[in-house]
Amino acid sequence: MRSQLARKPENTYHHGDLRAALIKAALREAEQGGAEAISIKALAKQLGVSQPAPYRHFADREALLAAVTAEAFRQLSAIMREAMAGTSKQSKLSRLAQVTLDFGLRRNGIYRLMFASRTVSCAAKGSELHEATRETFSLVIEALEAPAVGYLRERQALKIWAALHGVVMLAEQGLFTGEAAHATREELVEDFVSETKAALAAAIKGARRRKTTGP
Amino acid sequence: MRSQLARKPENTYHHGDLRAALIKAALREAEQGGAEAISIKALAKQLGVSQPAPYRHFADREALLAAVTAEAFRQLSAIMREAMAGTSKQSKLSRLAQVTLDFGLRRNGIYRLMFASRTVSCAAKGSELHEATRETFSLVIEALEAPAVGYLRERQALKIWAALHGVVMLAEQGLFTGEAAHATREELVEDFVSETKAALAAAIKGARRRKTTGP
DNA sequence: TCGCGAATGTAATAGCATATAACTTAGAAG
DNA sequence: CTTCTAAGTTATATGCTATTACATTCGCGA
Repeated sequence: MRSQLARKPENTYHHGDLRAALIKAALREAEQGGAEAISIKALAKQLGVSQPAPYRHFADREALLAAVTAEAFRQLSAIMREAMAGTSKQSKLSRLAQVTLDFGLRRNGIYRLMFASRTVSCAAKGSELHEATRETFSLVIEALEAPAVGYLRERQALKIWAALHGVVMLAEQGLFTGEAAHATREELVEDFVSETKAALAAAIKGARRRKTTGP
Repeated sequence: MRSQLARKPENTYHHGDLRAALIKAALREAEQGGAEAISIKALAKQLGVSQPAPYRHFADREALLAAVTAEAFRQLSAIMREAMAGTSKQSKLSRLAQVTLDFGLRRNGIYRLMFASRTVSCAAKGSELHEATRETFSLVIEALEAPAVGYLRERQALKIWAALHGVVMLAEQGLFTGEAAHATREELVEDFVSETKAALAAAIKGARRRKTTGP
């Protein structure tokens, strides 16, 4: 099978890999305008196929959005993994946080697609999208570089994950341009990172003490 | 002018207050399905007017969404104000945070409308929507119950505001039902509230010291 | 290698939503 | 009472989703 990701060559009947091409093109469209910018009809035209062709690969628009969102999560995961693998003075968590912020701001529309829609929350357990989001979250846990002590790790991961979301969303909404412009997005993220580390250290120490001295 | 917020009475030509009725009805639609659930045509039908009638009051769909979003922010502001006015053992900030979380979860679709779309970030300075969002944010600052020392207050307000967003969004996406279910949304919010208070107290103390002893 | 079934693409079409244009009604202001 | 204007109506153009029925190609087994 020819791995053709651009337009269908003229004078051919089959595209080659329309499914992948649709996801790629949709991702590019969403880059600017978010989910609303994704139009089945427009994508088909871009790729040189008829309007109904995409429906051979996706049941409906929602299904396409789910696939695109899953791909976006995988890309974010890849970026996180790369950031954590690199060597720098900063901690893994700090690097993960900063690249996430960067992703959320640079790839604005994609980020909104990932979190703003209801697509994610409707993803069935075991679905491609569900797995992709779990993978991303597990990287956050990994970035904490903390031992598994009860659910302390997961709790702190949730907190930093939530905080990151919030900073990205506020930044996108221009809330950093008003009276609060003196705090940069990066500073806020570093604040959250520091607080997370402190809370994690304290919680683990507390848990160890309880374990050794009894409840 | 008759303040008529429901259907247009039959055998009349004018509705009475179609603009307000549209916003109210749109808000109700968005309650479940978010912005996508708002259809000009459907609203017109509900209110007993012709499809193009709404365009006398809103230039296009985006304009209606902006007005609806502004109204939603005003409602959130009202709820926050009420929560802060009440008397309870908890701090103002804690109460504000909890009602915000509650609003975000109970009025799911509205919340997504408020933050997930690009409507807010595109709001011109001075517009109804812009003013409504600034008002809400100023209540967050007020809830800190801290003196204005440089931009410390604004910075902490941004942080707790961002964190709240994050918790609501993750909760909506069902990220609290997996391995992290042992941390409730409310607990996480209280964590953030505590950390905010601590950071604020420390920062203000630090700023005072610098002021009295010189730089 | 032939042929057949499954996968993939096309043409035609139904249905719904946004938005505009041209016309009508009623309320208010002089 | 007339006239101007805000508000509503009918008709229509355009664009998107989605389905149905039909056409083409790929690949696999005989």
